[in-house]
Amino acid sequence: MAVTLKEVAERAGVSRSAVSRTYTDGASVSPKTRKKVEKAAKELGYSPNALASSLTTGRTKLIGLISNNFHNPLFLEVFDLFTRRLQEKGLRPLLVNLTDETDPESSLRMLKQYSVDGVIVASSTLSPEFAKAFHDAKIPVVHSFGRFASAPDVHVVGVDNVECGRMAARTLLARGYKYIGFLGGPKGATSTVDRRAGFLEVIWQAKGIKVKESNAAAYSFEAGRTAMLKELKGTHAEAYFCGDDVMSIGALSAINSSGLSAPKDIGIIGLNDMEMAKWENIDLTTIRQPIKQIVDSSVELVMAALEDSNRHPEARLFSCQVIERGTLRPI
Amino acid sequence: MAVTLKEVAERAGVSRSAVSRTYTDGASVSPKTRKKVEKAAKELGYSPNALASSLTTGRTKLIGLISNNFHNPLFLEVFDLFTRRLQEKGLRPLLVNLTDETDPESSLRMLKQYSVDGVIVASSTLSPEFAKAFHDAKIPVVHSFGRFASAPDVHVVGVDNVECGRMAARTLLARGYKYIGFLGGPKGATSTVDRRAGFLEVIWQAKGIKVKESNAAAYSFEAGRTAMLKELKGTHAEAYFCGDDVMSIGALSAINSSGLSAPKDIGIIGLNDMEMAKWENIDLTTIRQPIKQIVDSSVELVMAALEDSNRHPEARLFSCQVIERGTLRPI
DNA sequence: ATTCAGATTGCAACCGGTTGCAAAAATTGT
DNA sequence: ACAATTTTTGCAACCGGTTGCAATCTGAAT
Repeated sequence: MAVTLKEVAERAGVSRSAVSRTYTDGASVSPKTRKKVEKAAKELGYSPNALASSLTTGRTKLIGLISNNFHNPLFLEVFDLFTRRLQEKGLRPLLVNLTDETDPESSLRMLKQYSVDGVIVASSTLSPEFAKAFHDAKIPVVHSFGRFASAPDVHVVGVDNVECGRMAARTLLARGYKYIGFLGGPKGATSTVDRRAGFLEVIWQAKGIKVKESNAAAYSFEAGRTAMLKELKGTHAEAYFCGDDVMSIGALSAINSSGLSAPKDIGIIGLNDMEMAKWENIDLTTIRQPIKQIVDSSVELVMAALEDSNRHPEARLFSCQVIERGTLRPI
Repeated sequence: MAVTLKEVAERAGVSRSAVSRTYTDGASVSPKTRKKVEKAAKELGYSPNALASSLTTGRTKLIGLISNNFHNPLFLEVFDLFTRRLQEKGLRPLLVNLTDETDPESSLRMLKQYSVDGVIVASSTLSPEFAKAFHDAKIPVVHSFGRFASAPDVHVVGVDNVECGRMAARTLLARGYKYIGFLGGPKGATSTVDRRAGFLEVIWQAKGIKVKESNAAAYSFEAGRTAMLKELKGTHAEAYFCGDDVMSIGALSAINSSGLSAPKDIGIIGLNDMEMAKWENIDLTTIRQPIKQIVDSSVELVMAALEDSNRHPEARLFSCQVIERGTLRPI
């Protein structure tokens, strides 16, 4: 069906090796034969079969991009960045949707079958088992948006969620809120756990601050809204640190439909700074995760891990930043 | 590095063919050898190399999933559906981000190099040239969310945008709006052109209705907002059919920040019914595109095209449906 | 026990490339 | 012009599988 090496070789009147070498850089081919080959190739519409070559070179340039975050708009931005970056680097993302998948084995097997060179696990809610499974199978893996650990057993790129929690707390305290709420994401997620830890650490250190906490069932609009509605039924705090932006938007919706408004009646601070956060009708004060840097660094790290497959596991952290908009009262 | 056929064969004390046949269904292997092979395979942790086998079978089960829509939240849903469906069918999506890409050639070449079995072009704004390029290269392709044509030259799955336009117009007329606006997406997009045609067709047929039109620069929040702000500077219509939901949300934001509100001062109807449309703080009346069906049908069609590669190009249309929420006045 | 069809097996060639090696060609120096 | 290098080239084996074919094995029927 497709044009092969051999046909090009015949047409150009050279050996198959000559053709092959024309398309592998660093190989020695005279300008003359290269010309002949390129001419023949063009006439035949030849392009080398990357998969066949991967057989001998052991490199497919395929990167498994795996995630279970297909409902958080932030991840559309993340996918956009990942695909572009990988493409720029000549790598190809093989996308794996892990929603509802609990068994690392089957996805591991699949990615092995396709001999991906490496894997990027992009999720803050995926169990560390997944990344671990790839690591154990000696496939270079980086866990993006994963949990920071001072002695990680796989490469991790992300933010220090504990510090994010602290940052949120300080921001709220600075604005004079005395009764503060932590409206966390799903209890199981490491991101939730860490943010809570940092948040409470700061709050407890402050004097005379009341805290309350609760968790939403997921990092989603509905969950955020539901959780906030429940808060509003009882006595609510003056301001909340919400699990993430999309939850925050849910919470804002709950606030508005209860006839209240932010920041007048309740303050909200989110986390992520996804595109929507700056939409004028949302205007959410939030903590920005530098997703572009995280993505770029993840790609860079996975490439480095490709080179040296027993590179020591490394954690790369990026700092977050409060983005002041309209859902907290001024300082 | 990885365990190969040969090693398993040696360990199991059988020929390489026997091992191979154990993993290709329909092949003849006695239960006894199969047992032996499976035992050896398990002990060695063997899993067949899909890429190597693709060499001889000519099938990679790789499907190019290409899009330029990485900023419209609808497409996160679309990617979710596509990846899941493809996975269910044992196919693997190789994701290609075509944002900023204007030349079909280079992506064509890349997908050829990876010998994808087929390609799904998921976009309503991508020029038909792309799908055409794959078709010409004899790669089965289906254009999802593409333009309907009664004699398409590639497979198309989507909605009849002309009919969507009519539906929007009828909906507005039924609610007694007399001065109606078409706030289209980017002028170049075929979806915009078609929706406009259907919309105006119905409006013109009605008596005593005033129309005005304008276009946003993109199917995006910002573009929708900007376009609506411009409308509000002059004399605006009583209700608008917006290019899509995300534009509608931008328009609503413009309306609110001008101190007006929907549906009291201005009616808005969107298109897509993306998840956000039903968020309580948005509550957008819109026309639902049945994306699940479109996706499933696209996958089914691409698989059929795999079987019979010169299957006659086919257009599959799904009907849309008005989803009544809170941005149009009641009937 | 013999025959025979059907099932199972291994051999060997092939898929589309890459690459070490030795021979051939081109270049350099004298 | 000749030897010593350096570059370029083709051969052939290999990457990890698949598959047509002929040989072998199996079990049922006679």
